[in-house]
Amino acid sequence: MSETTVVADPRGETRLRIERAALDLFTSEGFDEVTTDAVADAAGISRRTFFRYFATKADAVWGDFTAHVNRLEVLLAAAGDHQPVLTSICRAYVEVNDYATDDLPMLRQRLRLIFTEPALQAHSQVRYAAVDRAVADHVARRTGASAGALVPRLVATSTRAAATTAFEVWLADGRLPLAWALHDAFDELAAGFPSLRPARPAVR
Amino acid sequence: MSETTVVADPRGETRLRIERAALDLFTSEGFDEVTTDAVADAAGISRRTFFRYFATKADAVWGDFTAHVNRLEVLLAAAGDHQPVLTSICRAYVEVNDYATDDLPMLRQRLRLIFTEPALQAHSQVRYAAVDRAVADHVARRTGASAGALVPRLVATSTRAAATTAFEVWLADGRLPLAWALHDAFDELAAGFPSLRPARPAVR
DNA sequence: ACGCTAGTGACACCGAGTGCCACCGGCAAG
DNA sequence: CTTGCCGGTGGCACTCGGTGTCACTAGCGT
Repeated sequence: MSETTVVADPRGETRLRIERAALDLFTSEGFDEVTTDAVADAAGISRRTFFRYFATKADAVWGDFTAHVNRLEVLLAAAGDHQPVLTSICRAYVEVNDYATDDLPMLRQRLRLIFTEPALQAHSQVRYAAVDRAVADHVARRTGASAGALVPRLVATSTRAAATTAFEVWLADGRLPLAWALHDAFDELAAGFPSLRPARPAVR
Repeated sequence: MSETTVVADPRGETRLRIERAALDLFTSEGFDEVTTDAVADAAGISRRTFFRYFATKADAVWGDFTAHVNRLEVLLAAAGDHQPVLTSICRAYVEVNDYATDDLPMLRQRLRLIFTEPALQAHSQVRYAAVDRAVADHVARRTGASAGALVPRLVATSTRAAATTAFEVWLADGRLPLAWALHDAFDELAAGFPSLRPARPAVR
């Protein structure tokens, strides 16, 4: 958050070292089996210092997520009003998750942990809440409704559900690009799940 | 879960006593400010015994949630194939949450805590995952797809998003019945969010 | 040489959760 | 009545995540 981006960036460097150590240890041993002492040792720092970089053991898995949310907010705010709301959200999601191919392995590692380990899965809800708030604000701005009303909230949570589901499928499959998975999920959602009615004209 | 419903039910009785003590203390003092020692004291038991009834401090807030999920599964399995998939899910959600008016205050208390306290919010994701699995299985059964495919997962997570959003709105408002809020959310979701396009024919 | 500051490590502390053992109640068999 | 079993319980010690405090060091300007 501070302007600590001078030259050698000694702070960001050790932060990254901790992150990698944590990711590797959690992946090989399991999140619960690794103590913060072990992570600190592997990163060459003390346990106390670990908690100066990450407020929580779980936080080491979620790189700089607040920056992620901030970028999403900027993208949503910059989206023009000429496109449908859902489209603007989808595009923002796609763009904010447009990683360089070199970063994909680490992203996979993060997501695999988050989706697999119950403790991290639990932690994720708090992170998602920040995303939902951003999207709900965007929808409220576009529709004139209150951000606490049903539709903005619902759009926020269900688009986020679409995004995380796309991530899961992308992670499990490994073939299709992430952007495609996101578009598939959003298309399905925006059209009211057309693949649920194969040839049934909804009797009643 | 067990058949512990004999006559006096001494076990279920103390369990309920713990639950009430926890709910009241958490509501008045805040979840993080109340120690398990305090809850145990208020319930007239020892800390060790508290953890024999609830695996986690947070679990005391979620009554018997596995029974809730089981009922949902039964309702989904019993739903006929004549109605659209989303309708069957909506009806199951409405029916499984059809509480007696006497139970509503306690339900509100639970939900307010769950939605408000970050620690409980985090815990909720693990509970929701069980619900999602049940719904995804139902969708997979109805559509013939794999339960791990995109559409069943997406339907599960977004319908659950609709349900929780409905709960939040119901909790905040207090006027409209829970069933109405659920129907509103599901209608919006099933129709692809019609209230997002007031008079705009989606230019491209 | 002086002080200031940022980053760090050591230590003590709290609270959630767990394993272990000892205790006490009832209850059936002898 | 005594013996032994058994489910529920309490006490205790321990691990581990997380926090507050303090002392130490390295750099850096004066």
